[in-house]
Amino acid sequence: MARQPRADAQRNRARVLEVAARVFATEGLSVPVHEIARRAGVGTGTVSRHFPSKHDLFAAILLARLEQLTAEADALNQQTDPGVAFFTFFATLVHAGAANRGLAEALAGAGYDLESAAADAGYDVTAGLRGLLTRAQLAGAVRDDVDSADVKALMTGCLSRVGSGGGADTAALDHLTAVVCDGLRSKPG
Amino acid sequence: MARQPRADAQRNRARVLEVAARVFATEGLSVPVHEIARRAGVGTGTVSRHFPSKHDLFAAILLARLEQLTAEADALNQQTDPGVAFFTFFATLVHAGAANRGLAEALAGAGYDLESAAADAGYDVTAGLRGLLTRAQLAGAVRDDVDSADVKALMTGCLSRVGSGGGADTAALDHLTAVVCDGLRSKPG
Amino acid sequence: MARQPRADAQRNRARVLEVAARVFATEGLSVPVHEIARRAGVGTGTVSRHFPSKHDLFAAILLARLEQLTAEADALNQQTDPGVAFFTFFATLVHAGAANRGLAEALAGAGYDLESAAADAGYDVTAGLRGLLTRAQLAGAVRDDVDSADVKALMTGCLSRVGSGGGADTAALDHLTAVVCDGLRSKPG
Amino acid sequence: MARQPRADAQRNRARVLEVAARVFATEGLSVPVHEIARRAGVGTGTVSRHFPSKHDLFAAILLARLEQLTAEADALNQQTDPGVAFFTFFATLVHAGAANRGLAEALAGAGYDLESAAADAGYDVTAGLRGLLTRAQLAGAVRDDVDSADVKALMTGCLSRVGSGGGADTAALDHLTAVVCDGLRSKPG
DNA sequence: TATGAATGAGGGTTCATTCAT
DNA sequence: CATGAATGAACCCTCATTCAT
Repeated sequence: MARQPRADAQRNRARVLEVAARVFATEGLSVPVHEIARRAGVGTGTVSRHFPSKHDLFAAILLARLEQLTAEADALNQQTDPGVAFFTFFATLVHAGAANRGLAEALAGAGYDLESAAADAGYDVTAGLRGLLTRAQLAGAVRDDVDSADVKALMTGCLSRVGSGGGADTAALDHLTAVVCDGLRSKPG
Repeated sequence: MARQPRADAQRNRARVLEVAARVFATEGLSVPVHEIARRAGVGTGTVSRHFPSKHDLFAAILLARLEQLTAEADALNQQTDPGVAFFTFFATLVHAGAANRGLAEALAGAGYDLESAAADAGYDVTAGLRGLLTRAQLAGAVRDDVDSADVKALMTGCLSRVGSGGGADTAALDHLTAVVCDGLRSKPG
Repeated sequence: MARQPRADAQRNRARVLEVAARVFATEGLSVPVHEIARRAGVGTGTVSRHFPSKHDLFAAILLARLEQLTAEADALNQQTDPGVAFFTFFATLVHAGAANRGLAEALAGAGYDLESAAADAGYDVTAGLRGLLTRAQLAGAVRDDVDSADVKALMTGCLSRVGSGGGADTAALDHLTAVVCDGLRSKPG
Repeated sequence: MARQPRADAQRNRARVLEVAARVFATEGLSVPVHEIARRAGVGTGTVSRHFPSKHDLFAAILLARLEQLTAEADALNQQTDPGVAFFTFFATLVHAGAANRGLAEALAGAGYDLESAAADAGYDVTAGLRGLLTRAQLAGAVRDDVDSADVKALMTGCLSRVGSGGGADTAALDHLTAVVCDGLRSKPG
């Protein structure tokens, strides 16, 4: 049986992860590791123990998120209505991103390479997205002339709607998301 | 009256500005000032003299660009067809951002704060955009339920379509831009 | 009377000592304590409990070796031929050093101070060496104008002949040892 | 023409080099760069500017020394008496090493890799030593059964005679050197 | 007693900015 | 004015040691 006394360690790890996610989301990726440690109430070494490099810490945050999203994509693939599945996932992505600026930056391609890390870990959101998109297109729910890269770009656009400040303007975000989904729907002609 | 700067100084300033614009556009905002100076063939002190801080240098570059864009917005406001004017400006913004990674980052809200610098200098692209948008909406060319922030977000989304690599995939960018414009057009119902 | 340590503790201590000896011998003194613990299959705290500081661990290893060497010196002092006794011990020292990089470093004077630790523990190799040397000199088997410090220096020299790699080039080491012993032998004139 | 205002820079560079040589020689290679800077009365960045990494600083010190030694070996190769040439160079190496603990460590093979750096810079002391040795052996002044690696090992041995403290015991060093040279001389039988 | 997570000082290096030349 | 050497705070990371479990 696995040793149990990791209670503290687990809590610290979770705490660091949580603080780092919030700090990176709020203030960007350039916040020193030292500062993360300070706010989490641990020593710098503790952060390093759990996440050997800053990159690893960042990757851990994203992968945790991606794991959820991949699972969600899989679940939605079981959904009967392909259109509903796709648009639901799109909204999910937007909301996930909105809550985490670090994630958004990474998704936007700036800074760390998310895709490869995700691929390494087996969480391929892009594949999930592509699957949902294709299915929706085959069902005639989404225009045929967009690909998953387009969809990701539009998601990034929606994300950029929310400022770096607090998350109060969810309404604006949701509205823009709706507009974009509108635009993605199949055109009659 | 202000002293007329030496011809040398003028030339150096221009040269630094030009090199920095290219470098920031190509490689992002994290390039050391030292490197800018080196490529411009001047000392680091010369850069600092003209632009006391890195932020100032960056602001100067963007302001030059924003000045152009503001002027273009003004010119398009004279255009007879409000819809054409708006969509033309939208495409212009996208292309400008695509050609300049630093500008894109700034427009996306990452890194330095563009808006305030622009406001300080009197070049308010957002105002120009808002004007064109309103006119297009009044003319029934653009959906009523979007505002300038939405449009900027969509522009950012389009920009994120081009990777950090070379600008070879203009086709994909243009296509996505077209799709987005499509979505912005007034809906019948 | 001192408490009899637990059997567990004894075994762990021995195991750490053994692993550390091998690791220090193979890879030098800069190997992290953490690594010693890992290879010994114990926690870092266990190492620290038995050897409060890294220095103490190192001293303990060397003292074990020095105890052997001191005993050997004593044994050789009973030997009838003083010259044979001395040269045998010299070769023994060289081989001991060659087999143990940490010991070699310590004998060479780099890193931790071996002598004082040895003196504290009552194992004085230098004294043993000095005794053998003096006896050999009185018997006319070794030049009169060298002292034990010279002999130790020559030993260090021999040791430096073997590279940091594997111990395959024993031949070269033995040859150099022979040459040095040759030089130490009494001169006719 | 080359710019001249390097007066300060040159002085600082020389000063850092000099201080570093002394400090490394006195206290070994583990002294922090920060400490070198402090003692030289400059900022840490100044050291880094002149010597991008600690290794580079160290190499610069040694190379300066090796350049001298290589030149000396070349000069001695012109000397008529091969035996005198060889033994003179041997003594020179010993004295150079004795005056510089860092050099000694490097010559002994510990720490940074001197040989390759020297080879890169074209200062191959080992080659010089080998040349002098071979010539002396052909002339019958040195035993045939030693090679340059043996000689270097013996040199290291002599060096280890001087403790890490002050250099007052030159007499002992010189004496040991003489003894070693004695042993290297050709044997009649 | 054993564990290994936590600590935090200290390492080398980078770089925006200042200032003597 | 131009220069680029100097500055030193800040960064990320390592590791000997301590201490709660």
